[in-house]
Amino acid sequence: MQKTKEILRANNLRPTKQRVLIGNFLFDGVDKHVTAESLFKKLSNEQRGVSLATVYNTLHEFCKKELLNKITIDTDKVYFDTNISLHHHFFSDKEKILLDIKSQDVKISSMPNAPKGKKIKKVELIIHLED
Amino acid sequence: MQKTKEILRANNLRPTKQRVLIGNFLFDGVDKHVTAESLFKKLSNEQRGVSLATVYNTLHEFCKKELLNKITIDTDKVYFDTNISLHHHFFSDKEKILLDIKSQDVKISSMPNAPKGKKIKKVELIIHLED
DNA sequence: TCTCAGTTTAGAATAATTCTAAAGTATTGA
DNA sequence: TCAATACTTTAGAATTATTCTAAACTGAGA
Repeated sequence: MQKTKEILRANNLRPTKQRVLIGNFLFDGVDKHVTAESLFKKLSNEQRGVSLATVYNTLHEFCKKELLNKITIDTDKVYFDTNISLHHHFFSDKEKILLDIKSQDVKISSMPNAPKGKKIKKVELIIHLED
Repeated sequence: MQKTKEILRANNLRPTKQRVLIGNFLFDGVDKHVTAESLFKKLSNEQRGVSLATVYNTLHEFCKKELLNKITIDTDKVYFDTNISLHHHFFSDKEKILLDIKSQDVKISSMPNAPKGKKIKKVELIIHLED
């Protein structure tokens, strides 16, 4: 898995052991939603773990480089989505589970203008679920 | 302002001093976005304050009775919206300011079905702003 | 007025996240 | 190859919104 190192280099991030380990998991081609805690636990199973602080640092760096999508949907935890293409989410408030919505399943046909002096950075549609 | 007491009674909430004080501010007819902290500070200026714990309790009770709309948009703080009609929001991530979007300014013309066994509870559209 | 379930409260507890500062490591230029 | 240096990692402390706890208080009905 050389790919992670290339991604890191391309983004001016030194390919440290920890970043490569995290990147290999996150960028394996399978879309995932992780939290700092879930990722930390996942990696603790590996022989050489990564500290929680580094998990936080790395997730934030990856976000800054737009390798991850930060989803603030729940006040308890921040979720990070490896699917960085335009799409929306279901969220089960009870189970606290995020599900992707395929972009073609949502069509927003009318949108307001941004308030004066501001630009639209991101449009986030969240469909909250219950049983 | 007898109205608050009526609202409280209609919702099986005892009209205590604290709830009336909070209700008088929140339900004065002007749409507002508050946080527990902002409401707490606001009320501290009144002669007889309300404890922070009561602010939290009351906001949650009002939410449960659907007198307020809870908005989880920011991991730092929960916002409560006195506008409980269907509408969406702008959010300035930097300034952490919420702005209402008039419901007629957004049209969602296509929506996915809820996953099996789930129902759609709430659809939340958040437009993140930057300068 | 008396009683009691419902309410308020101060302060402790919780938990995700950020901070700090010291030790470790990748990279560069010689 | 090696030293110098800037970037990283880390443990543990700090921070902070929120929840919890248990004791005191109060509104409403009898």
